Amino acid sequence: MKEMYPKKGRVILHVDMNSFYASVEMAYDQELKGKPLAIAGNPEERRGIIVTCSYEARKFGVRTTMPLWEAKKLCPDLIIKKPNFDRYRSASAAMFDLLRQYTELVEPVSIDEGYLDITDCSDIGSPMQIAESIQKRILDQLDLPCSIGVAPNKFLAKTASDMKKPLGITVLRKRDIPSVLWPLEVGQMHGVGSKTADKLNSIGIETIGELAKANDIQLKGLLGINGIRLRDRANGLDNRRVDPESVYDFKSIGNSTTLPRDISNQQELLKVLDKLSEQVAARMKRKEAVATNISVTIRFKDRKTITRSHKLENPVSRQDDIAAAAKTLFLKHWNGDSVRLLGITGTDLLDADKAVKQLDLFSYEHDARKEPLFNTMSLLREKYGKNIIESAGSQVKKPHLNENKSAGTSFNKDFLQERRPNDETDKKEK
DNA sequence: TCTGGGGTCCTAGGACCC
DNA sequence: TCTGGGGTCCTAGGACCC
Repeated sequence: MKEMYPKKGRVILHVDMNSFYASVEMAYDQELKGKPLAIAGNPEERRGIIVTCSYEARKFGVRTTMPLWEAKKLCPDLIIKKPNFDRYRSASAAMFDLLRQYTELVEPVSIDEGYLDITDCSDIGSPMQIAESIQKRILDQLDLPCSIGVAPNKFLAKTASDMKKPLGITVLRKRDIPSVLWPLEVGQMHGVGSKTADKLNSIGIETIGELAKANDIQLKGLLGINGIRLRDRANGLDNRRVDPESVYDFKSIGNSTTLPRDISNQQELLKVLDKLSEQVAARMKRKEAVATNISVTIRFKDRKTITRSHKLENPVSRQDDIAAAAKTLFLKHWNGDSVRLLGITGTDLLDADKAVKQLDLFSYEHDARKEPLFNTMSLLREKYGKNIIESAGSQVKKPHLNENKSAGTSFNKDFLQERRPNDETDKKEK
């Protein structure tokens, strides 16, 4: 039966941290504030690309993924910091804890951004007041800047948060779509990368407005069902809900590494696979997951990349099992050419307790943190000599820091991807 | 001196089954 | 002188995002 009344409009916020890693480093070290700062890996190990940079660095043209030497050429005074992922993860956890003081309907989408559904939060204040409060408290309590989009759905909220940086708040209503969204180039749209933009341009679609009015059949022929979805989004249609649980539905766990130099020696490469399987095994253990599919990624000297996967009869999670599967795959498909990067990923994940065949009393790993968390209270006491949290907080829940303990140095969702307690459902069935 | 590492989702072909 | 029409599983690869 059709609903007789239109569904109540939703109010969705998208909170997007501004140059997150660089901002966290600045929160730790005030000396860095106002200076061109970049987070980058080690060029000696061929990991020397810009991961994030401060707005001061951007003024010089420094951009994410730019090789370090190029960034230095543009900005000779650029300050370089190695990434400190533990630090970013705990800052992230503190940030999401703060968001959850407004509503439980918080969906993290990556380490530095998330959605909130504040439709039923009118008792707290207007959407704009809530956005302002969030932005101010993240700045005051964590010393981190963010931009916020306010809109009736995820797509528009995401688009809006992108419009004013840093420290912007942008409202994007349905009625603003023709004047604000449609004049933008299609390539600007979330979900449209360079390939898709080229394809759309090839049929004369240059702006989001043109995409919004494009022909169904033509779009489907060009882009498949994604074409239809993009056209809907261009019209401001998006009914994906804010799902706080989605963070637990991880589908793969993988680690990869660019080798310090190209390697063609088999023994050396197998050693790398040992190391990678150790990392994957450790993360699978923490997340209490097992994999029934193992895949290996090989990037050759010329950057040509292949992935080869194998479905397993029995799920694996131990290092030696993962390594064995990975090595078999590798040896079967490697043509002997020089290798630039190797990766191992476990997919088709199951809950460990569902898959386990025998009780392993020693499987629980207690992994203590190696360095202090991004602790808002101690940080601010240090800085201001007073307790900002208590003075600012009238909310029930105190920000509590995630107990996440990964010592890994990966950019991923580990900061929240703990296994959901009491989860009865098999991930595969979800 | 080019181009990291973590992911998700989608497509497409072949095998296999009913 | 004949080969339909689903469906699922597996594998490989592409596009995109942060």
